[in-house]
Amino acid sequence: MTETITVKLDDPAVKRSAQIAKALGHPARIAILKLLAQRTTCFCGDITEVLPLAQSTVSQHLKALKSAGLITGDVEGVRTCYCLNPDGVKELESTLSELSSELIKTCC
Amino acid sequence: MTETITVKLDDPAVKRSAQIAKALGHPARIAILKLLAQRTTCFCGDITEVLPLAQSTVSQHLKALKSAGLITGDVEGVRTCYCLNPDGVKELESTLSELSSELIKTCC
DNA sequence: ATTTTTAATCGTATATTCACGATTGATCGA
DNA sequence: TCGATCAATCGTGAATATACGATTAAAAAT
Repeated sequence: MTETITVKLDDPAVKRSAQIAKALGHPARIAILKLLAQRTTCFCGDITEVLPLAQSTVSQHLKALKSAGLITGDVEGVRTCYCLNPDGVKELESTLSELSSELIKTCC
Repeated sequence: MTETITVKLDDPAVKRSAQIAKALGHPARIAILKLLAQRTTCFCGDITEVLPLAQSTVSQHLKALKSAGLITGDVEGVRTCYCLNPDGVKELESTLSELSSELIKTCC
């Protein structure tokens, strides 16, 4: 029995890994995540202060991180409090460590 | 002594993490890496056969993975033998697991 | 009631990504 | 030598990403 291997690119796990990786695929977004890890919680303005980017640009990156499930954003009056999303971070951890161990196993 | 925190986006480690993540940020490229892990070694044509993508598109993705240091490509006559790059994969492993443990530590 | 503050969104410009077919250049086989 | 094979590259089009300033809407402070 010969198996015809065909990789389906719409495999949910593969798609999810790619989505998470894509969200990490910009220095500003990694910096934001690290910042949130340091401060636990941040307003958009705090982040803008620290990064060499315009407020609207930071807002865009926050949106990207949020839609990938890596952070949460709770509106507190006129501000929005951003925070690492534990579930998302755990998923990041498990997904990418699974991938890398799968790869590392057979490295030529 | 008040420390003025400013995150530099050109921090080499951050940039490298982002570069690696970006390379993983497409389902096709993750699929290619998994494939190389299964087969240890692959010609471009092998990959094209298995993915629902044109040869030129696969070649583009391979180029992206190669320039991120995740795979190698050795020309063997008319073919090119692609292979996981152990150093790159190790870097992937260490970089991203470091990041996720840094994030997971302080998750609110 | 008015002004200020905050962050999202809009509009825009430029750059990059992703996909394809066609072409090229190199190598291999006949 | 000639034709076939393979993969990189070119050219292209469409979609996304990245950045910015300006505007908006909501809430807070005056």
